[in-house]
Amino acid sequence: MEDRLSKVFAALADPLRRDMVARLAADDATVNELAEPYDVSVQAVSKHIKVLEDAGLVRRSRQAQRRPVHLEAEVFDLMTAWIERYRRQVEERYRRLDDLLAGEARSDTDTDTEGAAS
Amino acid sequence: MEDRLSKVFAALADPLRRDMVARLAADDATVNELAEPYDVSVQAVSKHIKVLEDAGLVRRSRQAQRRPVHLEAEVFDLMTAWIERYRRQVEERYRRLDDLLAGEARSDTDTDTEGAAS
DNA sequence: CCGTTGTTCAACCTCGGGGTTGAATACTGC
DNA sequence: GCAGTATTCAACCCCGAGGTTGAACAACGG
Repeated sequence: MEDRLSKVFAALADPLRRDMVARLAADDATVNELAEPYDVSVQAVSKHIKVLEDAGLVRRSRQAQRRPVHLEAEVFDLMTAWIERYRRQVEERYRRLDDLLAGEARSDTDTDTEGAAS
Repeated sequence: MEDRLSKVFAALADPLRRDMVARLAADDATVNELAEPYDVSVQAVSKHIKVLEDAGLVRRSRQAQRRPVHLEAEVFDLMTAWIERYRRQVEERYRRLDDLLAGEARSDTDTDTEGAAS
């Protein structure tokens, strides 16, 4: 599992990590703060954060002996790009299928403009 | 791992499965067709498809003895919704931070310009 | 009816993810 | 320097994911 996208998806496949991301979206937090609501050890949470970090979803800064975790927003773009690409492709397929069916139904009247292909 | 979103992310965490999704976005395909380019067994591919199916990403129809796999586009919406939600939240934070800094900058020059640590 | 093709089921193996606990490390504040 | 706090490292356990092979189960096609 070396590629970035795999790491990102894998990181978000865990509900606990998704919850952390949700909380970090609201504000930065330290490991202990993050661990507090859950009934797992702080070490476990630290590992989770490492997973998120390796995926590029968060960054750990350094501030005294604390290591506040900060959500890195850019990665979302990576996912969105991947998802949207195939979503569009599928929608395109549907559109063409519709066109095909429409064309067969009434062999005339050309459907128009698609546009907006990003 | 019961919840939908976890299944979806986990399903897409595998590069092979993502590749299948990519191919399925272009067109439906059977297990054997899907398995052909890879050097894993057909059984393994069948398992992968099951994972995608359990996540609601694909559907298997029935057509003679073949079981064409069809990509289900709606799930993408689920992911996009999740992602966008937190992306927006983070952007909102940045926006408010900018406002705050702009406001404080006017009062005095004690702002300590963090940031720029990339 | 029987062989062929497409697909899944079953048993098995290995490896890594997520959890634990206990010790080490990195800073702070006195 | 030393106690105290925050975090990570290390070693360990357990289980599920992904791979294999071999057999079973459809559904055609002769």
